[in-house]
Amino acid sequence: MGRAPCCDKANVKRGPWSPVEDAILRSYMEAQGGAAGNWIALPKKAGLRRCGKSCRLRWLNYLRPNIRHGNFTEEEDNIIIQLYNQIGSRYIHIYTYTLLIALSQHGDLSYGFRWSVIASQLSGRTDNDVKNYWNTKLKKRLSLPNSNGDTASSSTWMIDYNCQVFQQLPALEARPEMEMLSNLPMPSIDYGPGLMVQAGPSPNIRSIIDLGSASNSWVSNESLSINWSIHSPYSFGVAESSRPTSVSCSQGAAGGHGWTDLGFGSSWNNIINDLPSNYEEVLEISAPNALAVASPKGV
DNA sequence: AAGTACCTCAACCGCAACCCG
DNA sequence: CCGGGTTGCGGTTGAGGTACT
Repeated sequence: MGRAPCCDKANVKRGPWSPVEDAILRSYMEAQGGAAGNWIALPKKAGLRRCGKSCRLRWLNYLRPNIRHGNFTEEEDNIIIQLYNQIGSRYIHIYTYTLLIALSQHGDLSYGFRWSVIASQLSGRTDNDVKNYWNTKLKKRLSLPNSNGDTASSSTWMIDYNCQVFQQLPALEARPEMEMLSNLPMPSIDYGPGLMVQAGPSPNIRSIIDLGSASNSWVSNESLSINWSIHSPYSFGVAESSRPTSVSCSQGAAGGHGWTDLGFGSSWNNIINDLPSNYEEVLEISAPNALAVASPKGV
């Protein structure tokens, strides 16, 4: 026996709401003091040929008092961006490999992104509005990596354990989306030598991916070793016992910046080249007091 | 002016959590 | 505790609008 339908789909109206329907629903809800009670039973009581879920959505996202639509302010933009970075998305899509990182530090990975949490911080905004605004406007402005890949891009991204994107190569400063990145909140950031940005001490960097070639993929300005673990159902064509699980480096001067390539290199690339397109996995990297820089291929 | 591509966002879908008898 | 009904919410769709050719 399957799930019981929430309504008789054959006998309910669908699609855009008419002004008359809006008026009926608004009138009913106001008479009830704004509390619907049972949404499933509401359409019959109110005299609407609509699914209860549709009524709920229409009320919460459109008819409810004090709802604001469109014209997000710069302050709201900043709040959304900041909360997005703090809360994190279930998956972060990065560049050409469609490599998806699940952020384990945010709790139950079975949840999706919490737009409602962000919307609750913005007066009169609905989660649907915030979600749409992010997906259609802010995401493009920030030009965050996506699953479609960005092979033309040659930026360098640093991502800390909160998955905030901090910096990029100065050669690309002219790009508008890169300017936006510099507006992201950057607490506890010390600017390092040369052209890179150094993160403050991070107890545990949970990130990222070797996106680059063997020579410039990961860099650090200090001696450190990085260990990681992969818990994966996929074999990547590499036996688990043969997969690299750590790299180390000493302080160096690669690229003239005092940064040393950690040299994830070819063994790591062999793994990610075999990743399935829907790869969803937790990759944990711990690197005390470390900085991680990921570059897309070709930089 | 017409055709096409792209964008926006209201609405729908499906799933999981929650509620309650 | 169990199970069915209800609610809440993120992901997705597609109609309508706009921009571009």
